[in-house]
Formats: sequence, C-alpha cells, structure tokens
Amino acid sequence: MNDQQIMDLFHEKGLKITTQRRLISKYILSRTDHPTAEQVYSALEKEYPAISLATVYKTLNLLYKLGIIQELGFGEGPVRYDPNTAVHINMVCTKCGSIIDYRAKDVETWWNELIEKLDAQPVGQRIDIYYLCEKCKKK
Amino acid sequence: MNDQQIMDLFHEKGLKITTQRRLISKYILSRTDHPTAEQVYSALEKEYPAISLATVYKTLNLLYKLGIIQELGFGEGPVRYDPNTAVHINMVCTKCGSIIDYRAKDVETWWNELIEKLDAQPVGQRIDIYYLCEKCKKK
DNA sequence: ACTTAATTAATAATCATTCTCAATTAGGAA
DNA sequence: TTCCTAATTGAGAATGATTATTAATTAAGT
Repeated sequence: MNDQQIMDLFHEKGLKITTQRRLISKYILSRTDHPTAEQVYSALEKEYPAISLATVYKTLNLLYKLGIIQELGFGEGPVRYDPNTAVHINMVCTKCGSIIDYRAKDVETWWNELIEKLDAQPVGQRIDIYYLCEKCKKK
Repeated sequence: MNDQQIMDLFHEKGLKITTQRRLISKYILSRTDHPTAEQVYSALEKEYPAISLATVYKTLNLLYKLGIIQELGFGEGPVRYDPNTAVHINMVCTKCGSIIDYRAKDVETWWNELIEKLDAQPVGQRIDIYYLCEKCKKK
C-alpha cells in the first residue's frame, strides 16, 4: 500500500485528507526500522515545524485501526510502528531495541496452514524473535 | 517450573527468598489468564494486606529477567504476564483483551525448524494471533 | 466564496511503571 | 541463638508514554 492508496481509503471512509495525515502516512510507509511516535514527530518537524506530537499519535493510531500498520508494544519503552502487515517475523534485539523484519515464503505458507486449523478467523498476528543483533553481540 | 524450583533458583543466584517473592511467584504460576501486575497485587492483597504494588512489579520483572515468565506488552493497556515460556500462540481477543494459550505440537516442531535456519540464536519468542473470542463474537 | 463538522496544536491530565529512601528482614557468621 | 549487613520492602513521589481537552484552523461539500 502506498500513500496515495491510503488517501483514497481516507476519502472512502469520509476522513479528511490533511497535510499532516499525508506526511505521517508517507513517512511511516517509508521506514523499515519500526520508529516510535516521537521519532516520527522529530523527523517530520524539520519539514513541517507546526506539526504536533498529539497529531502524530492520533494519525498512527488511525492507520493502525484501519489495518494499514502494525503496533508493536513491549514491556518497556514506547510503542513501535511497523508498516509491514504481511505475515513476517520481527527480529528484536534485546539489547539495543533494533527491529528488523524477517520475511520468508515458508513462514507465510506455514502460517496459512496453521490458521486453517483454527476455528477462529484472525484479524492480525505478531511474531517476534528476541535475540542479540550482530552489533550488540560483538560488544 | 514450580514455585519451589523458583525459590531454589533464587537461592542459587544469591537472591533472598521473601514471603512476597514466594507469594507472587506461586500466584503467577497458577494463572493461565495472563494477569496484569495490578491484578496480581489485588489478588495477593487479600491474604497479605501489607504487600506493595512496587514489589509486585519488581518481582514480576525479576521473574521475567530470569526467564521464568513472559512479558506481553501491547499498544494500549498494561503489560500482561504469562508463566508459559514454551513456544505457543497467544490468542488475544481484540475486544475484551482476554488471552488464552494455544499450544500444539506442530507449532513447536515448525518453530524449531525455523530457528535452525537462522544464524541468530533466539533468547525468546512471542507469537500472537488477534481475533474475536467466542463471547465477544456473539455480541 | 460560504458553511460546518472534522481536525489540529498546545498543553493539561491520565495511566502504567519506575525510582527514592527510610525501615525492615533474610540469612550467613559468630 | 543472636548479631550484622546487605538486600528487600512499602509508601509515595517522579517519570515517561499516551490520551483528553478545547479553542482555533481547515478540508471539502454546497
């Protein structure tokens, strides 16, 4: 999903298309590093100084509710946002907190087999692996 | 792992065995409903009124650091604690927040195959499926 | 251009969790 | 058993993340 498609979806749902929503949507879609709301805010502040942190939170929440992005909450620290909603594995470094997506065909295949066995129909999923990333392992 | 084994581990690590730690450990091990720290506190307050919420937080954190329990943070609401550290799926109702563990032999088998393919060695994992539980689906 | 409801910025309020520190206690040593 | 000391605890203050409030602004249909 690209940012234009998101704007179309907003329109379809009767939601207003604002500069802020456009910028936030575009920005989060462009990231693979799972930023926090604060980080999205800091990045956008440079080109759009009037933007407010509350708007960033509200918009990310809206994107989440619309199923466009994933929310990753942890025991500690702020929520991380992931534009990848396909079945994949979040490789989470327990030391530095970096998160990279691991996506493999067989993960998706297995997942589809699994959910077929359930009587429930999932509305989403989350798969995390906690490990030490290369950088942190060296130290 | 039972609570006596946890006490043995505490001893081994040079950690003091207190009434609070005993009660909190025993309680969380007995639950399958993934309670919050607040809920653990409320339950234990009845038989041990002097217990403090800070101690509950600290002890649950300690158990987590020792790898005895799992911490499940979400985008909203408090952290939930899960004494089941085996590979399993957390079935999370997106409406009422109930969490039940889904454990199947093939989940573990597949998981072991998967992590063999990674060059990283995981220190833990988390698998969630978001869905509507039976009760909430009826409404 | 006009209207109006939705959205925004700014900041106060809230919620969950951690921190601080004086008092208490576990558990090893005498 | 009693003593000693460092670890732990309870109580509440402090912090950090997020949400709520509200007056001002703005998107977008008429």
